[in-house]
Amino acid sequence: MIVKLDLQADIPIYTQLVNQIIEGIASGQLQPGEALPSVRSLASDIGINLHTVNKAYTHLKQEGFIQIHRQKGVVIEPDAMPVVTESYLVKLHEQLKPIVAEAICRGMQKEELLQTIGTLYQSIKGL
Amino acid sequence: MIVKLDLQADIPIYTQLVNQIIEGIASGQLQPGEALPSVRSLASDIGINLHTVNKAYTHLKQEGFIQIHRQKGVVIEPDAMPVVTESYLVKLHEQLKPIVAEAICRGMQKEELLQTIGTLYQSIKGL
Amino acid sequence: MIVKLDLQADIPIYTQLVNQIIEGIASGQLQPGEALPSVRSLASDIGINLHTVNKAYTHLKQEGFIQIHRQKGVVIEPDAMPVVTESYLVKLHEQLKPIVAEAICRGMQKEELLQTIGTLYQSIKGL
Amino acid sequence: MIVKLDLQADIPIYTQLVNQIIEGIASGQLQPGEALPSVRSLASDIGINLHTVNKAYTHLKQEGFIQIHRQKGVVIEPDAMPVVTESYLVKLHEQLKPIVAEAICRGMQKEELLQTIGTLYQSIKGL
DNA sequence: GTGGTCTAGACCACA
DNA sequence: GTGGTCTAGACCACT
Repeated sequence: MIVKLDLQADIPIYTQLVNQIIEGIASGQLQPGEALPSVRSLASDIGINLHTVNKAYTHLKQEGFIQIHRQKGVVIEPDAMPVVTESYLVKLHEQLKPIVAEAICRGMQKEELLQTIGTLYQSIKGL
Repeated sequence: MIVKLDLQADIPIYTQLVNQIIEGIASGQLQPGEALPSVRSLASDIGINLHTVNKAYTHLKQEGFIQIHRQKGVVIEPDAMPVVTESYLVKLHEQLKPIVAEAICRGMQKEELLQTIGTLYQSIKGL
Repeated sequence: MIVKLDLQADIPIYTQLVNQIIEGIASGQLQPGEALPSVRSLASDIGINLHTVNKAYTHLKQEGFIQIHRQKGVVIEPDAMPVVTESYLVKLHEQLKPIVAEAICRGMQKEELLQTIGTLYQSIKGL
Repeated sequence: MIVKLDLQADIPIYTQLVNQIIEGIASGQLQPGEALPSVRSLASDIGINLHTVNKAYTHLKQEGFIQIHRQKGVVIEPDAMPVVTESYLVKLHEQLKPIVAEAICRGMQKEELLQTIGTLYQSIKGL
């Protein structure tokens, strides 16, 4: 998988990396059980510090998307991906609320917004 | 309008304030042309720093949601709200992408996600 | 509160710090709502790196024992301490199992063990 | 005896193996004088590295739970199991302290904790 | 002045 | 060779 980072963006690099990997899983480019590069090799590949990669991996582990085997490396969670929990839905609402509110302010119709998101959903999943 | 801030969230306070005001506009609680409290009074009302309110107002002005007049105070943009521009759509995509990707990873179906967002859209607009 | 760390022990420093703070809360030396030292001041006080303190604080935050206010500092969780959940009981069992097993191997009677722990419980709480 | 290892836990594999064997002794599944599998056979049985098993056995020997004879193999200490020494009690206290402290923070009553441990004691011994 | 992030370089336990 | 930990020093956003 190709990782694209914007080192100038105001989004932390480790967050961008987390997002990229989640998108990779969503699109099927990263399959459950598949190995991820070691912190060192990925860090040198994309030209960032190994601690930054480490922070991203640790975050993904805590969220349940990957497993970190102490001395063997990192793999995509092979068994059960995280599911839709109550607390996730709360988080999802909080994330979406300001985005939807701004769309409303800009006069975006409900169908327009839903279609945009539907298209996005397909384009991610369909890779 | 009542402003609710979470001082311990990892979202900057000024961003929360910006979001609250945008939601207020989206819900119709804040009407175009309506006056907003002065920086000082709002700051003391919700118990935060002057600079924080100032930063939020400045941000909203740059986005085109409010007007700031030296002596007359702050009003919701009375004429033309920002609209759906090309650059806005790009930003919208970037914001939504990681959210949608995580929803896919967690096994959320497209219809499920769209319905969640549709409901959210109505609940904001319908206030 | 006085913090005692063993820099030579095989327990990570940040873990020792986490434990010390939890013991401080358990003993009542640290009261809910009370402020903790800033990462920098605590780090220099006990002569360790600020990142190590940061890691300890972040861990305590994730466990729900403290709140980290972005620019204001760190306080003991003022509202609701973490409670006894199902997953906590599982973790507790896993932690205790090898300890109890060794005690059995060494011929420690059940009453002997329980009394030791009961005394320990009191000595922590009674500070 | 069946050995259960969690390769993704943050507890070293050799430590898990040590714990399992101690629990086996505590439960009576492993009797004093009983032979343990050779390093090689155990390693291949549970699919881990030779060195890992070796490290676990060496650790158990140092603690006095097993004897290692060059050609004859490994046996559970037939004569005198380790007993409750002063230094063991110190170690026990250090291990239990953070666990008990967290239980107190979570509002666990003394009786509740003691009963949990009492039950655990029986369940290990009663196997 | 606060915590958040990133970089750089080092040592260690583990396998 | 792997991840885990610690140190050191720097810049930034926020208040």
